[in-house]
Amino acid sequence: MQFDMLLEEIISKSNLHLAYDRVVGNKGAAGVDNIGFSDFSEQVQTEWLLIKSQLEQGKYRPKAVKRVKIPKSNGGIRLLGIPTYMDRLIQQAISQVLVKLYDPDFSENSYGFRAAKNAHQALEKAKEYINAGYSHVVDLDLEQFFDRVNHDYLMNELSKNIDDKRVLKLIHSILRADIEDDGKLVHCKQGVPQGGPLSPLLSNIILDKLDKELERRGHRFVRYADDCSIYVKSKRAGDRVMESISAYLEKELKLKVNVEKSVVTRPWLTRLLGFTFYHKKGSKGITVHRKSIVIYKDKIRGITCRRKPSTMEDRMMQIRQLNQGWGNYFKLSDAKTVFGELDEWVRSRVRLCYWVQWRQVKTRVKQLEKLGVKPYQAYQWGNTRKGYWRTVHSPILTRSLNNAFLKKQGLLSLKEIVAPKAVYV
DNA sequence: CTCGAGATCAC
RNA sequence: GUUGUGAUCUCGAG
Repeated sequence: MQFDMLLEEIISKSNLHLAYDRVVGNKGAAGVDNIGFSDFSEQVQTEWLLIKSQLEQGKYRPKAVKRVKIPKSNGGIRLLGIPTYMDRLIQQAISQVLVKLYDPDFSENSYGFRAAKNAHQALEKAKEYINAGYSHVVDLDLEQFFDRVNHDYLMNELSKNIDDKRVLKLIHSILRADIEDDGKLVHCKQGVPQGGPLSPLLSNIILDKLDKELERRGHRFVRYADDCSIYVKSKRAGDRVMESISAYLEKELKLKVNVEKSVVTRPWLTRLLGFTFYHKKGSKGITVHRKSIVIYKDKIRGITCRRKPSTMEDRMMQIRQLNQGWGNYFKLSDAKTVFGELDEWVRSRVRLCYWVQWRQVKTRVKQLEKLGVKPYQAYQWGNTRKGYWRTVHSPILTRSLNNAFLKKQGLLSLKEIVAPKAVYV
């Protein structure tokens, strides 16, 4: 499986067309040349022939990547390297061809960045291992994996399968592209740019070596990008594996293992792909990690924030949209009780939100006065402004806020999304 | 099946 | 302002 004409396949019309559609379709931010998706077609028309000939002669040099820092959910900072649209097009074109070459040979236990593979399959596999008695887990954490990839090692690996020297040279120049940070150019000596379309594939090409080594040693493991969990039967075996695999990674793959974050523990103490494992009264399963629930609650709090002026319909729409997104995610969980509690929590937030709609409360009060009912308690709550919704018990007001009302507003509950009724067509 | 708009997650 | 790959869902157009 060696291709002499790899470059020709990369810059073939059909391949480039696919790559172009993808890159423009993403509508991502512009690179250092400030050419965004609206200007890109023009740039392609004027410059492509020149760039194509440069590629064919192996003379093309990518532009610098734009350094962007984004906060991570755990408080850290993620460094992105954003190539220009043209470089993204080229990388995407390379990626599409190399995936066909490499992906079929990747390990069964590798689930990240791969077509037709997802986190749920990884979790199912992990559950299988745990149920088979592999009750300890070696959690390997690689230190800033993307930023520390060894160029020489990677190029050496690639040259084993790729014969076309121009392609190798092109990839090497992509790896070495300068980084523009605050207007200053920095040379890149190691790492793959996080944000380049080719980077995920390159990461899998490197870590496939780890997969093959683990398989050779007969380990049960699951890998999702740089997140690798090995399942063993005892703490002692785990310590031994941790020791030898760390040594292998540093010596062979030139990668550093984060000793503080790499541990050997029990499955229910780990966080794998946003989930964790539980075993209560003999029943075992997968459930969403506490952190994820906190994130979801924060999102709901944001929508039902009292300070933010927003109509009820608008909030309902936002919650509905959020719920159908999270519903999918929660579907992967085995735990049933979590949703009920979470759903009731959301509904109470919505009720609270409704109460704070001053106009609506006032008009309701007027309606009630017309009917001859004295909405004493509702009025009092409105004046004090700091009541929990439950402190108000005016029967007429609360009746309109029950579940039927929420349903009429179109707010599907989490439970309904996670376990929808069967629909017969 | 393929594209659009929106959303969620993993890394 | 925030890139990328992969997965998923809702709606819409063919």
